[in-house]
Amino acid sequence: MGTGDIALPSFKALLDNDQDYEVIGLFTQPDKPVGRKQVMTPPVIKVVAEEHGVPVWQPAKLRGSEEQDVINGLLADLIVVMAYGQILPECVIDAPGVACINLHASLLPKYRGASCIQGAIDAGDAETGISVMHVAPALDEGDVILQRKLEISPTYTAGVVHDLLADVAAAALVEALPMLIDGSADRVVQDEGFSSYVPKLMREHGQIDWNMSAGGIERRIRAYDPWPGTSTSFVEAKGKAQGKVKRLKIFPQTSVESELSGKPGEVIELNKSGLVIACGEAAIRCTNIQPEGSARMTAEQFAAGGRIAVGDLLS
RNA sequence: CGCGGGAUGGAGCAGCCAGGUAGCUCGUCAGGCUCAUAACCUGAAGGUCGUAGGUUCAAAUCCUACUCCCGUAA
Repeated sequence: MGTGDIALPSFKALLDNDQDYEVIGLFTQPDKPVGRKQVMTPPVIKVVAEEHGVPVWQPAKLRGSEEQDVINGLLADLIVVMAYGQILPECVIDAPGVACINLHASLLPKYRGASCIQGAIDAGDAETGISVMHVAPALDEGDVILQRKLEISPTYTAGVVHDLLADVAAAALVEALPMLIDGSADRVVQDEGFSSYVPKLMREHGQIDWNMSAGGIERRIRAYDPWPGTSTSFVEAKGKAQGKVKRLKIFPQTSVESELSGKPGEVIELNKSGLVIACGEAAIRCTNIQPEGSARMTAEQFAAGGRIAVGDLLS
């Protein structure tokens, strides 16, 4: 069961080991409208499944009796869940003969929940990883079978970590499965004392709070790339839209300027070497930005347009 | 037709509403200043104003259609 792209390598690993494991079905979320034209698009994992002749189900919910009959009717030995997008009802957890396991992109018990990768980067952790665990009715609280770590370099964005962890997950899964089947797998109860929970991110979480420290903002920009992204607002100084408030996205490749400071949100430098904005503590130099309605550009290009000036206050 | 923004020298933007000389900040090139410079000064090159029609004495500007780009709708 999976929907997100992070589950792809793991799914492919199962397909590639077809002498050991027979993939008898894929559960994934229904196709969704996507893009400017709202074209109905299937999850990539569904396309892969169909290419391999794996039956696919896309129920809007799992709790219905029909869906449960399907799941029970498969007589699966094992259910592997990753980035599926729905909470599993207890009857699904109990359906497989051997186990129902989940791959979670954090070192549990830290960062239970939806934005686990972002949580680790935002917090400035030096490492994160993949936890292979038994599924429990409470979200991400099941017993851990094994964990594999990944170092977070200070330049990594969530997108980079996501892709790396996807491969780590596949390796961890292949490692864990034989142990589960022969009964030698560990089963470690999570230490509640160290647990933390990260909520699902919403777009508005990407709004930068300039009262945060420059270091915290720098990490958040990396943590929220590529989604939901980070942005601030500026007042347009040029053209028809003069005086209007517009969004300004800020992309990674920022750096902390500990020597500089000012009123939080104040533009204290704008030239070819970047857009420097004062934070609650120190300042941050941004080099890659995108004004609302325009294409992504460098700070140098944005400076040339004269749409904001030193001294302007961003919010 | 989901909503909205946009297309103007190499880059980013003004100019359009109240049609009449192609503008600004950069970049590039040349020269100057300087011990020197990414700094400063002077000068130069470089534009079918997205495409196709229409209105007009005259269209970047007004009207119509089309193409392409971007944001947004987790």
